[in-house]
Amino acid sequence: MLDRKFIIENIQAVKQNCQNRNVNIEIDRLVELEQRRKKLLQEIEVLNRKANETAKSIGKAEASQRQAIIEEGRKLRQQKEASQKEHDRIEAETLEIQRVIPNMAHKAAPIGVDDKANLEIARGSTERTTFDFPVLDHVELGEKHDLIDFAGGARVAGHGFYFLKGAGALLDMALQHFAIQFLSEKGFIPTLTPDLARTEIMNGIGFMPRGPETQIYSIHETDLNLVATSEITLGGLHQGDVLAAEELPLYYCGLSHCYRTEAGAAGKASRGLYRVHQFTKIEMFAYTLPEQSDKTLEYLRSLECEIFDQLKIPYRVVDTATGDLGGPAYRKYDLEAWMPGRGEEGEFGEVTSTSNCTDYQARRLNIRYKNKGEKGTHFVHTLNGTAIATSRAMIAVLENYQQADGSILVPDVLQPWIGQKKIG
RNA sequence: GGAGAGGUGGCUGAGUGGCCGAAAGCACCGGUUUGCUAAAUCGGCGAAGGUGUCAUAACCUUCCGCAGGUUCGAAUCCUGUCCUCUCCGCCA
Repeated sequence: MLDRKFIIENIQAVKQNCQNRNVNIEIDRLVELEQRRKKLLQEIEVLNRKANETAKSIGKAEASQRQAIIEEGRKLRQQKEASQKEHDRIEAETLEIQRVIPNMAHKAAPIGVDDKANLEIARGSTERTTFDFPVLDHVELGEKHDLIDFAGGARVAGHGFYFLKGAGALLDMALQHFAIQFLSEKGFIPTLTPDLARTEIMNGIGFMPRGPETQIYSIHETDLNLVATSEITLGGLHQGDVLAAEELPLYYCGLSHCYRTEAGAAGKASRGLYRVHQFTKIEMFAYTLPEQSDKTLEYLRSLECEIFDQLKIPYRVVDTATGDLGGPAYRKYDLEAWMPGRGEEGEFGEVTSTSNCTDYQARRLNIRYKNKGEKGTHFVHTLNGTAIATSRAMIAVLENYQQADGSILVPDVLQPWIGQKKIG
């Protein structure tokens, strides 16, 4: 959520930003409403003050006078209520508009209406593998070595679910271990988070569980929803808190299962593990001071690169275009790993995503910080980034590490967790 | 899941309709005094948002888990909700 004052003072910039992000929002309406609201608020405060004074005087007044003063107080309250009601109505409408305005985008973010405008800015240190044999995709590899059982998953929970078996299960957990150890050595706090969260928290992070076209599974007759990422729980962790400036930046590394309905994704249906309803993800989440967040985004990206460099998986880094940014993001980088079995002759596929959400989420969740000895508080900045989403990372590992004899080598850094050098 | 108790300022804790933004103690800050790893004594001391000022000052609003309601007036009464504790049940 953008600051209202900021919107009013930067109408043109906000409008331009909406256009760049390919969303249509009635900024003018918001401005007009806010002006009316402010005027009403002043009226209300005057009436309220008078009513308070009147109420206070009753206790001290003589019995004979009381009835008249009570009458006076009642009248003032009624007047106030009328104005208040109008104010609240305007406030609600304003907030509705304000909440859907996306975050401002970073000046350097490529401008464009969709992902076609995304800009490749770097490559990983691992060269793209060349194969002198017909490559299999991860579905075929999984079947060959009995690693992934999609039919079983469908039988139990429907399309989009799967069982990981044998070395497939071990590989998934090895990826988790690897990412958690990597990050905890960097000072991130390893965290196991709830897999469910209240609607209020989901909204604060920028997911709309009960809205149309939601990606979120909700639990019937409760206020709980299955999380789509531990970004939700790690961001919700400090809802309403006032953090001390000196404890920032605060780095968490969260492990959760992630559940996504993928509603409306039918057209983009992908084979195998690429787009599934449940996967496991190690997520980085940072709370920072405003002046730290630009640098922190680069830091999170560098960690993602390091992880995939250590896994020796070829990838490219993409600077996300304005139209492809999620609402809360100010700037976003994706890592796209080379997936040799994807498409006709291999394609890059998104494996991580890191965003600087500046104070957009913090404002919704009311997460602030305080400088020691200073009065007042400020909103923190929040950032998130994928360390490893196991399903997609697994695609990259299986497909890049396949050998001519049909076996699959295990990346060096994962071997300690799996206890074998190759699969099959 | 059932029954009960409770959520008050940095902490402990009093407060059942107006004199309560809230006693008292601890902690903290400042003064005095005696002196030496502290005691006595006096004074000060909640937060957020806003108006205002060069800056102070001053002022306003809101806040006793959270959200509503009753009332001229709510920490106090009512409803809902979240959380904590105790007992019972169930259980990895």
